[in-house]
Amino acid sequence: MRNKEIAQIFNNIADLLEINDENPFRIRAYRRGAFSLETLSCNLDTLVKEGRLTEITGIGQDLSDKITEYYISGEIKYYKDIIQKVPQDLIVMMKIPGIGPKTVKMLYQKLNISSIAKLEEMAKAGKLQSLPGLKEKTEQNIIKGIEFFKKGSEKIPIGEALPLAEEIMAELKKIEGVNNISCAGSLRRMKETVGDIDILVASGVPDKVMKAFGRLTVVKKIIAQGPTKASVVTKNNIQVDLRVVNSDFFGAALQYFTGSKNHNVHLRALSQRKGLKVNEYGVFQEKTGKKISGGIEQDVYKVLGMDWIPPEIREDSGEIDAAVNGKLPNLIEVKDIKGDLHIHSNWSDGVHALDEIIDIAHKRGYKYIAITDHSKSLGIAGGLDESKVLEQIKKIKKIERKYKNFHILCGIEADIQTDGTLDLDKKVLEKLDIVLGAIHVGLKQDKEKITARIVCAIETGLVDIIAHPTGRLMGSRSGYEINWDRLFEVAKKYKTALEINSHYLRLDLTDINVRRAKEEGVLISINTDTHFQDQFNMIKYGVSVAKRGWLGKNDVINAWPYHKLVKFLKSRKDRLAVL
DNA sequence: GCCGTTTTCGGCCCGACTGTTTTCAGTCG
Repeated sequence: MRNKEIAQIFNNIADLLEINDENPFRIRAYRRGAFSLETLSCNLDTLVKEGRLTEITGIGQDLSDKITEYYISGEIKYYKDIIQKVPQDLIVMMKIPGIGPKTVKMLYQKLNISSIAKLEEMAKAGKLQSLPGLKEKTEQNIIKGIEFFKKGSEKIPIGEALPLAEEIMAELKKIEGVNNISCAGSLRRMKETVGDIDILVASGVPDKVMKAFGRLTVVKKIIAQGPTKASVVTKNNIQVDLRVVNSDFFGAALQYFTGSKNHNVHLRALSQRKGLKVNEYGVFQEKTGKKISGGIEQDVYKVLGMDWIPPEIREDSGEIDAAVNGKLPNLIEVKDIKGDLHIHSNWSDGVHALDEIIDIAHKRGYKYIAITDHSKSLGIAGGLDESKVLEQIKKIKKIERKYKNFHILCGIEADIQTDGTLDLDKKVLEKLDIVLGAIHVGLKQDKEKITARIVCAIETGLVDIIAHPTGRLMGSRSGYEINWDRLFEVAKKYKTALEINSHYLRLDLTDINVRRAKEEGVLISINTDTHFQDQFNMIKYGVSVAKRGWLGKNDVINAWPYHKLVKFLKSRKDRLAVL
């Protein structure tokens, strides 16, 4: 977690330098460094020890020294020095929409405002208008900005944003003269949460689209509206940005608005070196101004001399180099998922009866599934004891006979108890085709205890998959901390897969840990943890996390054909017998 | 502060909208 702490400090330094009106490129260097640390896919400790920090993109000698200093002394002197000159609280003020470094500096220097509370008080008293270039309108906007900030600048989960975006796009599509439409931004990149919804439309009649957009029934308020760009807030307080462009540069605009910002900056720097200029209107030759691409996104990447990059990995974390060298991974898709290995029936806390949920899964076109109800210690969920498990196995085998070319694995989501043992008898667990291990109680144990618990469970050799490895629930609990190096090491050794739980509030593992897991040689399973039939649809969110973690279909055990999966599960058990 | 198939120095992505201006700075993405 140290890399997160240091990234935070670098970001703070960048904010403070911005307030001080320092060299913008120096500021960017700190932000780039912070970003690299946040998304680091290998162990920072090792790099520090081996003096290899400068191998990280965006970390040069200076930032490397500062990281090392933090490791040795627990602080960075340079940072300590600047926060003495500029109050750290000013950083928070910059989080208010509409307020940037210049305004913060002016507010502090002219009116000695250094907190949001003071700013609100002064704005409401109309005292900001004494400042140059600041009149009533801006003052009102600051008050609104503070309200917005207080309400929570919290991010919207992808599972709420995507359906809303799809609903809005369906409405806009009906307008005559709309030739093309797509979401963009972090939503198109399928980040686990998004700050707003970006929608891009290709049309020759932008004014018509703009008007229709403002009149949508979901719209509560229009924040800004120009001829080609508008922002609204929906009734459930989600900001939606719309941009209307001409069809002949829809591809370039889509590329541009999909981001990420860092991806675009890198892409443009690269194109500059080729004598090309990229903007949302197309790709142009620098010298002649001649347009050489723009209508189709694939072509934008092509004329820049690289493969098209899937939106999910456009984070400037190695994808541009890979695309230039033809080394992009062949990312997994929803259609590659051959079966769901985490499903509940009404034998525990699922809604549907066994035959019913099995039939629903079969109709989705899966080749196999696993029924994994809760185990006995989870009384609240009606967990199964040993005799119930044996009874369920018989029942499932009987149902399975009804199907051709469709297999049902008998499984369990066994509780990993606070001492690390599983809550069902070993002999019964061995009878099952697949065992998921999961933590549902004792979530507040410290990092070492939790890690030891999971390691202990894996070392029984009985656990095929660790379900929702960190237990987080977005918006309600952050999940327990884990020593990832240790978990990856043991998971690799015992060939235990880690789950990407596809529920949009879980998405556990996260994209960054997925990528690390792959690099450490750990297998992944993408499941929905379905308790109700609609939840099968959440598989797309889990697959998106996998894509963001650079996984291909070989990395995911439930993207394997049935015979390969069964062979794998059996080989795990055979290996156990030898151990 | 970082970085190099133009460079170890001199560059570093680019445009729309707002509010205040009367030509533009600040903010945002």
